[in-house]
Order: sequence, then C-alpha cells, then structure tokens
Amino acid sequence: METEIFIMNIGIASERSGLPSKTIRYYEDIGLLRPARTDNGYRDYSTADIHRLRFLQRSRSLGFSVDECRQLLSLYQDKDRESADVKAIAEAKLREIDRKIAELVGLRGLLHHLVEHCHGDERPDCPIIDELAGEGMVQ
Amino acid sequence: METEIFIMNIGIASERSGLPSKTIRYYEDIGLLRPARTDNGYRDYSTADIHRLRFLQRSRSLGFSVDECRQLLSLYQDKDRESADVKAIAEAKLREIDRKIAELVGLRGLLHHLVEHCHGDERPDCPIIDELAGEGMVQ
DNA sequence: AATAGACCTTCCAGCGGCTGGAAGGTCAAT
DNA sequence: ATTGACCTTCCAGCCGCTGGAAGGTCTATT
Repeated sequence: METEIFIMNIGIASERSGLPSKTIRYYEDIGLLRPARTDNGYRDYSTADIHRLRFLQRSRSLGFSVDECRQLLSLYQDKDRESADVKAIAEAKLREIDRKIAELVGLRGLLHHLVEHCHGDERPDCPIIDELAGEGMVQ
Repeated sequence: METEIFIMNIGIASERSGLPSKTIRYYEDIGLLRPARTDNGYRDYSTADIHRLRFLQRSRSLGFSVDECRQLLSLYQDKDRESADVKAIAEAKLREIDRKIAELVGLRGLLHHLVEHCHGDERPDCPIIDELAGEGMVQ
C-alpha cells in the first residue's frame, strides 16, 4: 500500500491554516515547525502539521507572543503536560491584557477630555496642544 | 551682555524631557528636532527645544505615532494653526483607541472563559489547549 | 516540444520605534 | 596624569512579519 497520495505544499497549508505562506516559512525559520520535503525541495505538510499551524494561528490571534506560542505548542504536543502549566501562561496573558486595557482606558479618558475642550474652529488656541506642551490642568 | 550661559547637552535634555538620550538622538535622526551644537560637537538644547521634547514625550505616551507627533509638533509650532486640525487628529486617535479597547476586551473575555474552565492541575487534559487546537466550543 | 503562468525555492531588505554596544573624543575633578 | 563620566558616530538587533528579486518546477495549452 502506498502511504502518501496527497501532497500538501505551502499554498495548501496556507489555505488550511489561515496563515500567509510567508508567515509559515517564517515560523519554520524560527524553529516552530519542520515540514517534510518532497524530492523537488517543496515543503510537504502533514495533517498534524496543519493542526500545528492552525494552533499557532489561533494562539497568535489570541494575543500570545510567538515565544508564548512556542511554549503552548510544546505543551500541546506533550501528552504528559499538566494543565496547570497551560493555565499559568494563559493567566499571565490575562493579567497583561488587563494592564493594557487599563492603560488604554486612562489614555482614552485623557484624550476624550482634551477633545471635549477643544472648540475645533479656526481659532489657534487649542487645549490639546496646550496639554501636550505641558501647560494643561489635566495632571 | 552674554547670551547663553548655561549649556544644556543631551543628558540634561534627557532629564528635563523624560526621554532617554538614545531616543532624543533618534528623534533628531528622523528630523523631528535639530538642536544647536557647541564647538566641541556636543548638542546644545534651548529651552524651546526642551519644550518640544516634552511635547513629543507627552504625545508619544498618549499613543500618537511618531508621524502623528510630527504633525502635532508642526501644528504646535505654527501660530496660525486651526485647532480643528488638531482636534481631527485627536479624534481619529480616540476612535482608534476605542477599537483597541474593544478588541482587547473581547480577547479578555475569551481568554478568561478558557482560564475559568481549565482545572489547572496535574491532569493533561486542558480546555485551553483544546480550544487552541480548534476542538473547543467557544466559537 | 515549446511556452505561459502559477506555483515553489532561497535570500536579502525594510517596516516602527527604539535600544544596545563598540570605538573614540572631551571634560571636570583628583 | 589619570580616572570616570559624559559626549560623539556608526552599526546591529529587537519583534513579527512582509515585500521583492532571482531562479527552479509543475501543469496546461498550443
């Protein structure tokens, strides 16, 4: 019996994983994934590879850094992993997202205040500029 | 009468603006600021330069891109500016910040859900991994 | 059999916004 | 005279891709 009938080269892998080919090659460069090669040198992705790529696509889009994805991927492939390990990474990420949100909300408030107080007409005096220049009252 | 008694070289400028020297030099490289030079080649910042640097520091920390800062700075220095211009830039930035917040809040919800459902013990089965692998129920 | 076009390969360069480090000049204090 | 803190320039690297050049390979059509 023949083993491999259908060759999945990078275009197909891109289609199935939702990642651009360029990105897939980049992930290989940085050692996230090593697909097989056919005789002509083309990459040939197994279905397991596709799963890994989809995994990467999803975790990246959830805001994990490439390095975090690397950890998650190795946990994903580790049958003996402890779910606590994964949870720790996800929780750290959650805290980071919370920090970012708080920062942005603060920023938003400040900027909103400024926009509210800028008359936005042809007059040259502008509280936004004044605030940025450090002459404003907003802390 | 002598004009300049106190020379402000980059260390002082850094201190007074809150920007690292490296960043100040970088801003000069990309043409945001051109300080005077003393005979020995050291940069010499005027108080107006310091104001510009503080202006940059503040607008960067408010989330404006360097290019937006460039626009704001030129508006800042333009006495005939229309405050509507400044308001437009700030409003665009505000909308962008809103988008970012919404995105992060969505992300947070998803991740939070995952963390909540992960028992986080020594068992290898983990809903976070399952979700990342695309077997979860969370969209 | 030749050719076109769609794929694939590698390699190199650039984005933004810095940041680090090397190699060397200058200055003030000891 | 020497130390050490500053300053200068230049070059390289961070992240996470993305674009492009130059060339090889495959498939379909003429």
